[in-house]
Amino acid sequence: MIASIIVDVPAKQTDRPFDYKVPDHLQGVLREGMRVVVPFGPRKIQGFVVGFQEQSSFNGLKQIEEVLDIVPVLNDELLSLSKWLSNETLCFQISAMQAMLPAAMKSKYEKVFEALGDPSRLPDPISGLLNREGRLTFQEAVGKGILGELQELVTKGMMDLRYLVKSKTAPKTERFLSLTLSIKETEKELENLTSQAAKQKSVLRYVTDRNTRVRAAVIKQDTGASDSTIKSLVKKGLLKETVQEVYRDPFKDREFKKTVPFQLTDEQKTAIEPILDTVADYNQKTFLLHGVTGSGKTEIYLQTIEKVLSQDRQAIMLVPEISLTPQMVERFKGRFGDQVAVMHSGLSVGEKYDEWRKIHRKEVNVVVGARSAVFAPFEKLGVIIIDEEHESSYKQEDAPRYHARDVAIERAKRHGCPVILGSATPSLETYARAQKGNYQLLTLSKRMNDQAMPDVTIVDMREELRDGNRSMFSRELLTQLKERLQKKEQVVLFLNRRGHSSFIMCRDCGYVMQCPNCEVSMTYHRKSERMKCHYCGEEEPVPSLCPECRSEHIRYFGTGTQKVEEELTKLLPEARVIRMDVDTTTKKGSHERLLTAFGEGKADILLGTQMIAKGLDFPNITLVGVLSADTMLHLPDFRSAEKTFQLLTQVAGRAGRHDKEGEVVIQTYTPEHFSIDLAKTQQYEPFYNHEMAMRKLGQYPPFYYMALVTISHENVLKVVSVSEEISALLSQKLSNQAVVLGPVASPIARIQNRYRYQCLVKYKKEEGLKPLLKSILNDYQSGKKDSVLLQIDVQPYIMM
DNA sequence: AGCACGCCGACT
DNA sequence: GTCGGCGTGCTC
Repeated sequence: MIASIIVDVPAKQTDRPFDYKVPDHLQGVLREGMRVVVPFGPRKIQGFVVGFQEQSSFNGLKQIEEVLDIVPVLNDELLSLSKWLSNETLCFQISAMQAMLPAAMKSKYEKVFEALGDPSRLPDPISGLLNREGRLTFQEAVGKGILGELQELVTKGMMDLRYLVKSKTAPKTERFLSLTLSIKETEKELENLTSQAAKQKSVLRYVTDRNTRVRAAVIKQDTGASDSTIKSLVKKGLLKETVQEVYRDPFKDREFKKTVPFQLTDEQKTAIEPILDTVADYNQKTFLLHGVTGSGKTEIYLQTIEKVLSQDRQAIMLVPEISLTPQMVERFKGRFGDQVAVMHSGLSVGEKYDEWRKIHRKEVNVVVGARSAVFAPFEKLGVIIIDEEHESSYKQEDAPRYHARDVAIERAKRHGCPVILGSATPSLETYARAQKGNYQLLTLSKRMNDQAMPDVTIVDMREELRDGNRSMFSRELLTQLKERLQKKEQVVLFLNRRGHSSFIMCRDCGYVMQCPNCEVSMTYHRKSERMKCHYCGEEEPVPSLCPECRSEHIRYFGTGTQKVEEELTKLLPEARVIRMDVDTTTKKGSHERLLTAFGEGKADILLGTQMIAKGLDFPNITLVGVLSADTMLHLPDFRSAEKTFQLLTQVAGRAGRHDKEGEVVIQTYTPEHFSIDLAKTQQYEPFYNHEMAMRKLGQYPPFYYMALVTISHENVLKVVSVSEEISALLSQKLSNQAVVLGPVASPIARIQNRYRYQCLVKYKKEEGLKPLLKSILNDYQSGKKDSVLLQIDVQPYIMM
């Protein structure tokens, strides 16, 4: 029996199955989708079984070394999906497979020297360096400078150089202790213990009182006993130690209030009906649930999932970044309890692994998670829901460069189930497809409980400046702020600081510090008082004098939220402010803690960046302020208007979600721009029509599809010449409907000393594009020393 | 991706 | 003459 294996080497030359003999003891056990360890050249690596044959055309087959799973980690559907994904996004199949599994399952490799036979007979300096298993890592040997000696021992046959495959995370286990004897007998033993063994007595007493298995950690905590105390009791045969696998449950100590389905409004009923029909009929259909903020989309999700569960099927619910919305988790856990697994970036590697295992072992039927949860290994999917469908975080920016929406629809086809895309401000691509009838449009136009949409005021900051107000708060916003403080209502202040970039600039000559390796300005890090490059990690001290003109007038720009906070305390000393940005939310759980504090009314003002735009739902928020709506608008990105409109609408939706009316103040330097002007009424349709006209003019999506080819190399001339060749090839081989732009220098022209150029293809229907791109990858990225590096992103989100 | 093999320049 | 630099090709 011969197995085809996809090996864990993401390279062009190894992107195909390799054949291995299946050893006798694995015959009948080994199945497709299991991970194995195989010898590959001189080393051992991980691989995935993708098929079986009786014969192989290859002579000199090696044997599979070891199997890593008892149950396949990729089922048939996911295996074929990985093939599809690698075709679709032009990535290696192994990369697609790795993307489907939690990071903990990716193997780590280690090279070690191992003693053969008795380690103590090795010469002196060596034997002392070996660990308990008689091993010493290669790296350590290099560090100690004893590589030569070890090599000699290997040739003498006293040691061996081995390649180890290590799984990063094992299931977590815990020690439990229980009585070995009956309670009566134990009581007797208790009396026999001498007074010296006071600790032992109290431990034994503790376990006897409970008469069940007790966690060792709990005993230690409650009785103050140490490990040695417990050890001796086990030694005496009075206690029995058992080890059991446990889950690292991030929500272990949390109680979730049970919620019940709401009575749907008529509008909601109309919307959910076709979805439920599709579920019942095992159809694949994609719905766009277009509902204004606060219109009750979530309840539709919940009731759809309920229907799916009643059919004994499973549900995937994707959210942009779940740690941002503990409230969302709460709603799902509250409705479906233990049936829910949660996967998001806030979890540790081990926690993610455990959540994945719950799905894999069929212990849960619902997963709520970020992008990668779209690969949850469910076998009978009944629905896939993508909330806030327009969010850019659904697109993965490194290989495999997939969009969760595309994967969701592909999986739904295989399972015969609906996909629901939900948004108040759908992406233009999605809305256009709904207009064309490719997706079925479902609209929720009313807020639940008939709350009014918040009242939006646009403030022209140029006028403020003209009138002598140089502060970052307009008079309007300040008045409103004071009013809320008086009424004891809450305020959300939103600062759309772009990313976390704060840079320094010389006020005399305009010098901005650049990274020496990359064509980007360096970022000022307040904590370490250093300048850092976010692309290559280069670090430098903050200059005290301008390196160009020796001026002392160096100014810090964009310190953002921190600066606002300072000014707030000056202007409104009585206000209690919670600041939420990358600096205050790095610690695990801090995000949730801050939000909870705000929800409990421990602060008057919540000040934050992007991260507070979503999901906040507190009844006492009656004012939302956007300090500067423009920052995003001027980015070199054809989606900038769309993103601005989405963000403003999103943020505005935070106000007045309950019985109190909400107001929104948006400060801007370009009030005339349509994306800001239309955010005032928060009407999607006019925005959509206007923006579509712009896209048509610029030949952008959704009128055209795009593919972005980025070419990089240390030598500029080489990059330019190869880029030109590729560009020429593209325009020559593609139909004359396709538009080939470039080559031009990438917006980030250099990263890690590699120059970057790009070609952009815009096309409508181009059957030959994928094969052509594949052949370009083949021809230009030879893997040889001096070859360029190619990155191809089909339907890119970020054009850099 | 590693790793070994193999072909050319600087040294004992 | 050999040591070791890195470019080339292979891994079932």
